[in-house]
Amino acid sequence: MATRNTISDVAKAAGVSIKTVSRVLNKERYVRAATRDKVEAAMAAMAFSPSIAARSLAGHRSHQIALIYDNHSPYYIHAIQEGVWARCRDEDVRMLAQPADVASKTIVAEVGGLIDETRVDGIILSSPVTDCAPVLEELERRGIPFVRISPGTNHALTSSVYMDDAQAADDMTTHLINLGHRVIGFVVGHPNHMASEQRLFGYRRALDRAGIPYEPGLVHPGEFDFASGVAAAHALLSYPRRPTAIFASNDDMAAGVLTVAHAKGLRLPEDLSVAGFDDTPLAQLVWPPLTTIRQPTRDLAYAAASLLFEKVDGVEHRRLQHELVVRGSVSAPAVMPAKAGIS
Amino acid sequence: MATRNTISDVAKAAGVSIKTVSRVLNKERYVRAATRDKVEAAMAAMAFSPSIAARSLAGHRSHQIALIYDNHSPYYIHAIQEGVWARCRDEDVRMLAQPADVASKTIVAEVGGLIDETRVDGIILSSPVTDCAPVLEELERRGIPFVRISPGTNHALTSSVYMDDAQAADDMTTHLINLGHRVIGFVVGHPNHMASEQRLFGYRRALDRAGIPYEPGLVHPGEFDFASGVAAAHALLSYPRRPTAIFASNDDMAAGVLTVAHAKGLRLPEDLSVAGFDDTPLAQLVWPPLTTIRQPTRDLAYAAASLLFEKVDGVEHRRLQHELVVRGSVSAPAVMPAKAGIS
DNA sequence: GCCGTTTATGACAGCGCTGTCTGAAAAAGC
DNA sequence: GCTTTTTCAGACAGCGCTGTCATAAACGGC
Repeated sequence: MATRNTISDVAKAAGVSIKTVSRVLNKERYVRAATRDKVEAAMAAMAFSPSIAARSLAGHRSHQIALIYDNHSPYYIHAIQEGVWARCRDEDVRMLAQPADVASKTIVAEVGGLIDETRVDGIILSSPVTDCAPVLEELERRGIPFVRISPGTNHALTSSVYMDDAQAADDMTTHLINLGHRVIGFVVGHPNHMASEQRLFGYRRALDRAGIPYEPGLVHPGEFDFASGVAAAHALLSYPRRPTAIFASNDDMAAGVLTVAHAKGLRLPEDLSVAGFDDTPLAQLVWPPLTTIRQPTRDLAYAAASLLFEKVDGVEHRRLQHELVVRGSVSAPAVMPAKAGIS
Repeated sequence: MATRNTISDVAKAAGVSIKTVSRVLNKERYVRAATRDKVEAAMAAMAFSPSIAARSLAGHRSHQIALIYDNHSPYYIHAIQEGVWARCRDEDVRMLAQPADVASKTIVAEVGGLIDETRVDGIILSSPVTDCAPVLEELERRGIPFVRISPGTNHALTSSVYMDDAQAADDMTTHLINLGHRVIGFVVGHPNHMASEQRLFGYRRALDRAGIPYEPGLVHPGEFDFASGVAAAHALLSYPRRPTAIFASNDDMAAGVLTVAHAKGLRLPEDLSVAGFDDTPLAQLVWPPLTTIRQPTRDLAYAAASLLFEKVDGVEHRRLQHELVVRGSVSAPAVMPAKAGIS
């Protein structure tokens, strides 16, 4: 096994000092173009990659950032990881993917340990860690830069990227109302996630505007997973005023609703329209394919990483656009209820 | 911002030399129990975490391993990450999740760069990177320990964990035959993955044993994704000898088959049985829920990490057990074809 | 042509640990 | 009791880089 190349090997090959190689590596000023070329050729010739360990030990930067998440949707995490990863790659920075458990009492210690061990230059928080107060306090106490993806609180304190969950839920609800639905069930998301509240708010706002009274019996709690979608569907479909449409706060729960509807022998979407939220790949893997809200997850993650790299100081919030995606799971109700429009 | 604690702060607090703290940190011999306790108390009191950078620069270990993957199934990657992560956590080692593209010409350079930059202690390869010859050669050339998850080739050269894909496919095919199916479609997996071949082999072996002639028209290529399942289903369902069952090499493609069947108005599973492979969460999110093969993905990943940590030297192969999971997407064919059993 | 400024390069310390070596104290052997 | 072995602890170099400082060359202005 050949011994690894170091910066001094490069320096020797290029006939310069190690400091000059270091300058080229870090794109510092004051290196003549000819010198830079020589050094770069030498580095390329020996396939040199500088040791992250040495760089972060010696300098103020570690060339690594961490992505912290606690989300049980593989699709969501995957999209987030990919977005952050793509941006890090542009920047020649490594991404440390760090699962966490917001319910755990050791989460602050774990995040602190991560920072101490790795000296990461910055951190990206994805929901619901975005709203884990102890973690936020710890990060602020340490003064480490961080950006939050789709936070629910404290918008003013730190940078974030987000979409308008309330408006998106409003859009979908309005879409259902416009098709003629008047009895619309709603499955709320996980109480940990602030987005859940926002989406419920949007649902209510749309009903209000249309003059449809809010009916608590049509709203059922959920936890963003398939099983809670199943449970909610059972409850909603046996409610006296049976809904003609059910709007679930995410696609997994919508898939649960679909399954219950199939099991009950309902025709879809004639007997029951089902709407989802997120537009994960799952939305197109179920039958009928879900009418849902496209959440630009990957782009949010990419933008979050961008904010982390670009930000010199100051706080910035970047909002990305959602989109209502019409597929087969929603249609006009088969029978327009006679009492439509009653307020 | 308080300046970070170092090993010398701990040493001062505990009244020992930094080397003794280092010994405690690395669980070396020759530290008296009383001394160890003192040091550990001091570390706990100041929430000390040693710098990975300094440790890997000074020592022979980096306390980090890398997981390299190129797999477009979020569920699979998620399970793999979780398994490796869980084992790393036990060992106090960080996991670097590293996406890669086996089709890219730069993959060797990227893997090499990763190793040079991070000095990882070992590497875990997940399919299909497990069978990317240039990467394997590079790793062997560098003499870095690595373990492969579900490799398709060279079982003898390096450690690996795997399941018996051929036997699993055989089991499922036999299950279908036992229910009375004689015309069984098969959707092959992505040609990059050696498992695809294995699964096809198992399908053929089961047919052979049952005396059912192999019919190339009943086998359709796929790429492990939903779209290719859709395409395959269209082809297979318009084949003159229309299959009463379709066995897809993974759940995503099975979901594609399901969608086509729904769209054609087929009753499921009476008119068409559909079997999947992997038992990803998706299997339970579709309708009808998929009869599939449970692949112990997370456990495979956990075992792979274990092999990496335990292995002093020598090669070990660990096989984990699959399981046929019966759900609603498979039943006996509605009408037993008259020509059943013809060979 | 002299001085001040900008540009370009190098020498060297030191980041926070681990490896090696050395020495002292405790345990064991006779 | 004294030597030999084992156990325990510290001094110190150095891992591969970056930061700081020093220095030299090139450039401009008059």
